[in-house]
Amino acid sequence: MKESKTTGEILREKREKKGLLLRQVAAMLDIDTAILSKIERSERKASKEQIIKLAEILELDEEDLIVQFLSEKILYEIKDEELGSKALKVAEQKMKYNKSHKS
Amino acid sequence: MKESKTTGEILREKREKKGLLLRQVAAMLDIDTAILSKIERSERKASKEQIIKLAEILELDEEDLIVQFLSEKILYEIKDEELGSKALKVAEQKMKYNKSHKS
DNA sequence: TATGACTTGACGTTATTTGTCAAATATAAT
DNA sequence: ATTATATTTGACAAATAACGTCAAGTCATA
Repeated sequence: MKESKTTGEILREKREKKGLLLRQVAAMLDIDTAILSKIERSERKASKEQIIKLAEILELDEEDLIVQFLSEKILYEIKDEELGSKALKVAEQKMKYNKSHKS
Repeated sequence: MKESKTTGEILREKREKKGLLLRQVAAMLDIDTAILSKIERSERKASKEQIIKLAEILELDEEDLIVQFLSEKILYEIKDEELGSKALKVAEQKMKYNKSHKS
């Protein structure tokens, strides 16, 4: 399987590759540098709006970044749960079921 | 696929089958009747502790009920997301990856 | 040491969650 | 119909978590 990067790592790598400073990107997002720093180190979660802006600013594929972001959000919900893996599978089944039943 | 009941429906059906009143079960959970009513109608989410207590009170399999509860929590996170299905799959992959790498 | 980039933690504000309460609405028996 | 009991509804309050600012701290480098 391909390596597994956090959203924060993806953001930091791409920002550095583009030679942008935390300060600059944070300004574009209209938040304090401290928050962006924390987002990149996975100490805080970005909001969906921030993710979308970041994809644009850093020229990352928006869909990929959102999927990445959402999957992290999902895993966060079950991070301390023994039954997390089972719950994920059941969630997928329900998702399929609902799709096919247009509920 | 087998039918898909909500946690609330499961709780209500079993409570009624046992002939218990909202008032009685709510008292055992130490919450107001109104909340339990809302939980059973999926208007509010139960807490994990409440789910565990409910499994005991209603003699439901605890593991099944927790899985049910967690999967609902997961789906709640992505309910308005177009990319929810993709995110779920990615979350599962990451889960597997992390397991095999004992992170 | 001086400067610029980033990090850390204390703090306040806002949003969300979780609960209470009382009134409204069933449901059923007298 | 009236009474009694069960459930539902929505307005509100309290507790908790999320989100942000700020200032002081660290780290690297000139």
